[in-house]
Amino acid sequence: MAKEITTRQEDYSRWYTDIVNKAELAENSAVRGCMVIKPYGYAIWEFMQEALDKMFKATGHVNAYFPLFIPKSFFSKEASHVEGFAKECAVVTHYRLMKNPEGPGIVVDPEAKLEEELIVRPTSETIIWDTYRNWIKSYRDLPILCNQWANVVRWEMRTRLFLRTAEFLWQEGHTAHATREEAMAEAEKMLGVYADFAEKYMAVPVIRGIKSANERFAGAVETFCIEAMMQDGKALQAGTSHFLGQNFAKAFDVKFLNKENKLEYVWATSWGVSTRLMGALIMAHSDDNGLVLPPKVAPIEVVIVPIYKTDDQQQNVLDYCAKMKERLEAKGLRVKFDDRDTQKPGFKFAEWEMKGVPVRLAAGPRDVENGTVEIARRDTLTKQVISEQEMEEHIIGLLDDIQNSLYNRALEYRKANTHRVDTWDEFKNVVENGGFAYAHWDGTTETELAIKEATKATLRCIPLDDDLEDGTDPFSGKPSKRRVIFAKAY
RNA sequence: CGGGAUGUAGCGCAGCCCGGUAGCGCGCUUCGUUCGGGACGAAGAGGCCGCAAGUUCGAAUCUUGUCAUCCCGACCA
Repeated sequence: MAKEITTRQEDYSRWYTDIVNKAELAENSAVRGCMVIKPYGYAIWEFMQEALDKMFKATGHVNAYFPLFIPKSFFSKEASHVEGFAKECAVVTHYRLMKNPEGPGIVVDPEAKLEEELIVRPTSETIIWDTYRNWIKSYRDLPILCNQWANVVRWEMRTRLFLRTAEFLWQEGHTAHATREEAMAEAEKMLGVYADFAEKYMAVPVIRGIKSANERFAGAVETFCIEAMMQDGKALQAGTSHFLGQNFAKAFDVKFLNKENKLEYVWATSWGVSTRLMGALIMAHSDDNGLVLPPKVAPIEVVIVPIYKTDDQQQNVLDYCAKMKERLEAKGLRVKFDDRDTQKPGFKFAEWEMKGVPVRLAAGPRDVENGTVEIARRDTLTKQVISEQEMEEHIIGLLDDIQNSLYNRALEYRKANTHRVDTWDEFKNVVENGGFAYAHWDGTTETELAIKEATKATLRCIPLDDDLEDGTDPFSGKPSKRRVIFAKAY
């Protein structure tokens, strides 16, 4: 069996690729930059979707669906928005193919040229705001709180499975409000939802923050984000929530009559998380043996592997395991009974470990005789033998414990690799070795860009729940009122 | 788009300099022995050597062209 995974130490990025491949999460497709999400990977995404969708609905949002194609002219309506996306758009120019008149194969029918090109959405603000114009006339029509689950296309030069692909799946919330305050509160609320989701479900601790003007979303007035630290000390932007001001309302002429009977532009937000979260999940917890999943997003929480030699043993052991499965399912657990007779136990152990199943049960003739079962946890790779009578209780406690300890482990790691730095040498050192540099910043884009040029580190965010503190920017020497986070990022 | 490289079995690669019936590892199939941490042995199946033209009695190998992909830069959720 040559199923070795490259170690993190050896080559972190090959380790990541190995995990994605060997845990059968996704693979590259025949289309450059686009991935095939395989059933096991998609199942994890479905769990994330389901949890997020519930949270959106609990905060008053509803789902809708807008077109994949956006007329080119829509894009030019919001100036900074076009600029931000123009360089990475897929464009539809024709609508028909024909037999090649000069040889074999098929060619684009030159007669079938579209009058106006269509852009495959890189994000949906424009088409949605064009639609909202018709929906909004009065303050009574507000707020509109819509979300859509969709795929989008951004023609990236260099792609990596889940982290950056030309096509990706995501959700995008687009809300319309009567006042600035309400829209701002919405943007902040959704950032909170994302942070809760990342921490409670994915067990990934995040820093809530604001993006600098330079890193802000194209068309936004303020961009809020959650930033996570991966095991190589690099930052991963896990979600963003934008306060769009009246930019899109003005661009698409969306006005409403307020209570004073005055025409006013609508206030907007948009917010999204994507399949990139899968990348965060993988990189935050996994080890050199494969994927490690937090129970709350694991498609399989418990896998049962039977062990036997003879036919007699096989029957007894399979019956024994089937009963355990039933009992666990009765408790609402997601259980896989791996009764394949085509693979051996050792192979199965390795395979489920690779796929990150949190808890594994193994039972053989010895256990049938003694009324016991071997229980192994994926996060610590430890195992023990327990009495099958106390199995349910034990496993439920264990799953909880795994969820918590994964979060704590990730949090400890982030703390250990976040450093307050006050001098330029310290700054370079931290950023170079992988980690968050918690440093003063003079607030200028000029300094931010110069630091990026010098170290490849970007300003990840200005942390939200942070006290102000006077200091000096280690790069420019100018005064600063607060610390921000610089790091290399994905 | 600048710099570098690679296209040979499902995957990973050797063969190419020095032309002569296409090879290895993994995976796959069958049989036997195994089965409490990725089993072992034996026998099999699987190829337009990226594509096209040229040189030659003969091309995976030499020449020219072409297409595609990957890596390093610039750009990015």
